[in-house]
Amino acid sequence: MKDNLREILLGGQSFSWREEEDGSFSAVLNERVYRIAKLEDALSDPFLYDYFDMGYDYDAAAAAIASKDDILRKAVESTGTIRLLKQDHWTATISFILSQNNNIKRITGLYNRLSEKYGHEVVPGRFTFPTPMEMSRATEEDLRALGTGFRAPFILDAIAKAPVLDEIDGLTFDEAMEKLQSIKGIGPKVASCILIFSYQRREGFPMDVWMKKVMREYYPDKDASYFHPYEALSQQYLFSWIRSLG
DNA sequence: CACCAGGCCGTGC
DNA sequence: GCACGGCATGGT
Repeated sequence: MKDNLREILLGGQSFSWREEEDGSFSAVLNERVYRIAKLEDALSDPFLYDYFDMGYDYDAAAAAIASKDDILRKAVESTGTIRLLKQDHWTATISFILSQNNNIKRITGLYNRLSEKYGHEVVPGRFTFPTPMEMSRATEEDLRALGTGFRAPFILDAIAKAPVLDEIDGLTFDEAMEKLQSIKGIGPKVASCILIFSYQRREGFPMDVWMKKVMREYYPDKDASYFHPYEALSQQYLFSWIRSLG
């Protein structure tokens, strides 16, 4: 199965990564720069091993998903290897608040501008994503000047309520969804993305415009529970598949 | 000039 | 409970 690293890192679940001229990918994570050319590179580094969820049996899950129906089989076969990245809670929260009614290119630009303005430089030209404390000096006017637009007050509310992110572990999925949505600018779709891509909650099933199209056209009488216990993984495959169709 | 982008908020019914 | 318009910005 093909590596699919570009889709994993640049496909919309993380905005930390950039593609280098040699085809490898780099990101500032964990207070340093990481560089990776293929998924197996993550096996030899403890931080990346965890970040790329290397302990989970994705092949077995893919086989189970593909055997469920013909649509899922097509989605799995057309997508290649996937991963649910285990990102920092705060970084994921701001990233997906930025993602609403937005596109990947502009989200990445906003992510990088926030990093350069409020994060700190670990090597020349490469900045950390700022912590809640580092962002606490931001005003709504500052954030709008960076291009966050109507999301600026949402970011301020997230800064104020950042401790909520440490109260998610141990909650049921529904409780966690509800708690995240106490932050302004976080609705069902953003909350489920945060739970999947940062808290490893595989019950999440983000319903964006693309997934609504998939459900309407191919699963008109079903909901997320149909895909249990592979809601998040099935969603990733279906999302990747429907987007590749255009 | 429209319309869209991995939606959500506030309002009205 | 559900439907609707508005929302900042940049690209096509």
